[in-house]
Amino acid sequence: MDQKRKTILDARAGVLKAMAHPTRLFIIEELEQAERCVCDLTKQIGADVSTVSKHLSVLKQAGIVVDDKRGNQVFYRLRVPCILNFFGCVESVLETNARDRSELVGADMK
Amino acid sequence: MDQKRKTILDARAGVLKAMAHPTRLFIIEELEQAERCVCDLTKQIGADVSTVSKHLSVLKQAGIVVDDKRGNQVFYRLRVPCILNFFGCVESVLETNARDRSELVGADMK
DNA sequence: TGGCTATTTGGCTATATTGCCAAATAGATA
DNA sequence: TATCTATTTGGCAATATAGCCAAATAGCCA
Repeated sequence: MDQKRKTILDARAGVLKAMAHPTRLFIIEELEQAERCVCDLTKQIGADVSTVSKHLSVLKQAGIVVDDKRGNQVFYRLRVPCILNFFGCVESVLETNARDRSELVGADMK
Repeated sequence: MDQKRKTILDARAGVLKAMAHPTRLFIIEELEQAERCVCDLTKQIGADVSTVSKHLSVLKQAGIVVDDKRGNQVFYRLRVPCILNFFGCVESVLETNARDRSELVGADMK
């Protein structure tokens, strides 16, 4: 694995890592609908505000969201519109997982 | 966030988490070309075999790859063909990151 | 200014991940 | 069987992540 390829893969892994948490996926889906302030997301998620704020900063750090302070609230929105299409393939992994599991029901264990 | 949605997001996050490591992304890209045995991947990656084996087991656990033992070698291949299209959006995040950074060069710091 | 709301940051603990080595396992073959 | 190669597993240390509380910061408004 040469250095150039390593750099590219590190960068990609960084984006995936930022997305790889259920709360952050929730935030991404919510922001696909519309921008949201931290307080609204916090209510929906039901965790401590500081926890939600830290998840948002992970997403921001990765370049997935941007923030916009208006008054004493901070609104977040997706920076890249495609981010949710992105899940077609994740879903197909999950569907394949489910299918394979169901095929095992009643089947001989090898 | 209701329980059903939580379950879905946990599952998706699991797949993303499995992908979110440079070595595992490397493996995924290699397997897009063709199946590979652990020994070949290990040579390319340049880490300990046990490390590579553990990365492969993470991918397998997540349903991203399947293995096939033939003789005393184990060959891995992608289970879901779309897995690499998947990166169009990751790339656009990274390109946007790069563009935004370059716009800052020489710009006033706010 | 003082008090209120919204948000971020620091600090802590608990838990998870990574990567190495050593040992175990499995197949091939002399 | 003994030995070789390929792979996985167990165990460990270093590092990273998650989530809470408390404190700091920032804007609004009386």
